[in-house]
Amino acid sequence: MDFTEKQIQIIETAEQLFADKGFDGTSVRDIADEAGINVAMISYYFGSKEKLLEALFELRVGSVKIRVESLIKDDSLTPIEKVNMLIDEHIERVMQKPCFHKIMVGALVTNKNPFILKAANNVKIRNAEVVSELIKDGQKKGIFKKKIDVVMMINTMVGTVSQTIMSQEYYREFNSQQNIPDAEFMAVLKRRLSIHIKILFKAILTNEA
Amino acid sequence: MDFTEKQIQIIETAEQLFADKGFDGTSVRDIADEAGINVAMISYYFGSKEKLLEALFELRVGSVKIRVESLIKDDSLTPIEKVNMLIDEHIERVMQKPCFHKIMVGALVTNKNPFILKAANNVKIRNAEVVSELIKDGQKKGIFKKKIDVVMMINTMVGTVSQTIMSQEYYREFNSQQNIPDAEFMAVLKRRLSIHIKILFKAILTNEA
DNA sequence: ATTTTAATTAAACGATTGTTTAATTTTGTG
DNA sequence: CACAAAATTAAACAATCGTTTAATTAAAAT
Repeated sequence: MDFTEKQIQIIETAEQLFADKGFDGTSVRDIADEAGINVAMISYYFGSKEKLLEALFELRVGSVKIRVESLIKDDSLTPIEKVNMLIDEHIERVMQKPCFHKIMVGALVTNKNPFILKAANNVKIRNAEVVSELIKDGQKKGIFKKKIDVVMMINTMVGTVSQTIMSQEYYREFNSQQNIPDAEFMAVLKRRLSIHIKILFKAILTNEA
Repeated sequence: MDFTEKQIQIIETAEQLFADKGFDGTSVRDIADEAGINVAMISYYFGSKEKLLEALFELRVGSVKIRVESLIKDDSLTPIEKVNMLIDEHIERVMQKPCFHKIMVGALVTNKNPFILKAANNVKIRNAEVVSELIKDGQKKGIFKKKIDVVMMINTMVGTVSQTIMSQEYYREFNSQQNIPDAEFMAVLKRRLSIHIKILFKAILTNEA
């Protein structure tokens, strides 16, 4: 499905509001007011509020580049380098669309919508498969350990990023960086997240210190 | 604040429903029906739906034992042992009250209620302080590294547990353990989580492999 | 037993919810 | 321009929301 400019504008307005106040906490009139359109337009374009949420997921997870898959076959990179790229890609993706990320978490907490559950699961399954292959390759080359809990590993990556984004204000306060500008702080956060998770993964995957 | 048996019954009914359908997705009539009481009783006992949520947080985070703090001073344990106990305590706490955990995550995604934001932050600050002290002790003894990002470390613990609990069905499927009973699977999950995070923390904290 | 307090109820409150309708305006096409 | 299709509007829809009211029952106190 491809959306018109107007539809995308509505979807992105809804995205902001859903992230701010939750799906059930946002009324269609909130969205209409914020987007500067009539309430009826939401039903007109998407059918229902629920379908609008699904459209958001279609727009966001549908556009996830599978740049990763080609990356696996690249023999000029070591398995560790590939894993590191995967980590950075994930951090980048979440920090690029923090609102959608919040909605995703919120939607998974109360997993009532099967469409969204499936969409989120598909992303996860694809991730796990890519990582699995990558790990098998590293194991074959004798670089990685034999016993690795792939899902736990992914949970750590996803969970750490998620937790860091959601409690970033707290992180800011604790490290007393309230004075520096937003964009700069986000850059700091991104760099630290990257370093941190790479250390973790290296410890899980390899035998060296 | 201490609650009567009836109040606790209502709170715990609400807890289940909030976890299932979200705060905004649950109506006071849903709660009243499920608890077998009249709708008016919720306003009568708690004042409002919002206050009921706050009462839930009071009940749950108010009862968090600060058993940990005394643990720090115990000289019969090594710093690593103490950290490991902290990890297990956190896993235990989350898995003991999975519904409340879900509500907490959901409430933090849309942090509109300042009371809850404060409650959650207090828990986190206390945790961070305890961990900080613990790490300083380990550093003094020359067991831990010099540069450690405490907040990142906690984010990994909290995030990994959170992510694992929330996507446990997926974990079950991926490791093809659909046949084993619920309780047994939870025990497996708990053990794996414990081992996994302990490995991560050891890698962050110490210099050995 | 009588009075006071607390607990519980059904009903109603106005506000807001998501969605639909029917009329109107805008746009595109021949 | 004329006509058809699409877009947009205000208004109304029934349903549900959280909360309050006033009446009634149960429990406690005198």
